[in-house]
Amino acid sequence: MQESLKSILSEAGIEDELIQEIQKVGFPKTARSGELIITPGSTSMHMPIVLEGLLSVVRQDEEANEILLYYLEGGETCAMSLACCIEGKRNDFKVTAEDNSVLWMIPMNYMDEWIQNYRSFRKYVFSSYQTRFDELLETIDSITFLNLYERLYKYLLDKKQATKSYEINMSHEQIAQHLNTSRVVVSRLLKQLENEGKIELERNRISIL
Amino acid sequence: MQESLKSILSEAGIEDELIQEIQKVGFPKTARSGELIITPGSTSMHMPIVLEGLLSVVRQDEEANEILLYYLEGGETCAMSLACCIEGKRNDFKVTAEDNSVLWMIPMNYMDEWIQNYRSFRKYVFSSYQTRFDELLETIDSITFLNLYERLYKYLLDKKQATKSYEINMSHEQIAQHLNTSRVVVSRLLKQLENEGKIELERNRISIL
DNA sequence: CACACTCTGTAACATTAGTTACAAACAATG
DNA sequence: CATTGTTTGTAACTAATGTTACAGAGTGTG
Repeated sequence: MQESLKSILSEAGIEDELIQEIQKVGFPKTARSGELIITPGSTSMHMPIVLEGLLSVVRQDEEANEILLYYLEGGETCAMSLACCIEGKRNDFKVTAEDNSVLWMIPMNYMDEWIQNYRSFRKYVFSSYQTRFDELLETIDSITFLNLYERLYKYLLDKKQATKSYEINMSHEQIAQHLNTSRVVVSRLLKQLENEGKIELERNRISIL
Repeated sequence: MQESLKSILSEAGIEDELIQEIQKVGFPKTARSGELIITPGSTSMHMPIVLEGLLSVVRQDEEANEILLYYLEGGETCAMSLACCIEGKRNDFKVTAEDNSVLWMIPMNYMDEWIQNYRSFRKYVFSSYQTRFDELLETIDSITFLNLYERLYKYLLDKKQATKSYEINMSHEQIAQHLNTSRVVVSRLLKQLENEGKIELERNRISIL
């Protein structure tokens, strides 16, 4: 675990000195596939770095309708929690482990100091902000400019990308929630995708061809 | 103009020393209502601070469909252009003056130094990032969880808020573009809002009641 | 294997949003 | 004030998405 943390940070250009500090003050956290990691309304005091696995970040409204914003894959971090913490704001997200996952949690109070002292860490944090921002934009693009058929297909391809697997183990109901639509609609469109030879359907599994 | 810049920055907690530097290395830029300030594909080397007026930030797809992401009001800045610049990325936005506006343009190359040396500037930049991010989330919420009738009404109220005026001087066509729908649909729903006593319609003008 | 539960397929229908077409009102200009 | 271009209103229609209802297939458990 320490190894994977080290290689992720060093890949990001962080110097050994800071890596050691991150190892010292942080701690690991594991989550089983399906486990809820952050609930809306909570306030977290840590910035998580994903060492292994896959997290989904989902937005919810008052009536518990949902939409998937983006995934956090191995090696990625979510600097967004920074501001959420600095400004004492509440979390507006639901973060779920889509897979058995390992995180490295860094207490927030070191952030400002590191941002000040390490150019590499500044870059790391800003780059994380920017990546999240770009992903939100892509989500907006999908919702706005694609119809549901296209969005669904893109969803499957993105999931394939994120899990590096051609097999998606989800029920239609779960997919419908990520897209904020109904199960019936998803089933209908999935069947269409199958008829067009783009996917293959089984119970709790979709294979991308 | 220098006065308004100074009061904005000092309001944001920036110390006099840095304010003076910002005044020294930046320069003003004016834009008439309707003027295009940033086009998709361009690369800007400046971070703009809005001194007066109102900017709209719009997302476009390949077929020139559009959707309004958020407004930049007087006193606000767009630190997003930071990363856009650091990473040499292209701009994916269209920024338009919704009103006669005055901006203060700061060359990017000072950013890193200021972020390193001034805690206040760090806060300012991060807070800008966070505000933009929150606004994107609100946009996603609207698109995802509201129907067009509700979105349109919210659009009008937001515009009222941004311009601090109960009169909106836009054609139905312009509104339709911001919402990525068609003029006919907007006219239909506006008429409905009028019938329900929420607004009053005239040519090129909507009054919010 | 009997039972309960979850998941998927499909039909029929309702609602929302998008499109096409056209007429009338309004504004600007020579 | 005649002409042209823009804006708005409205009807009629199409397409996309959402809803309800139900049946059958698959899975897990005692």
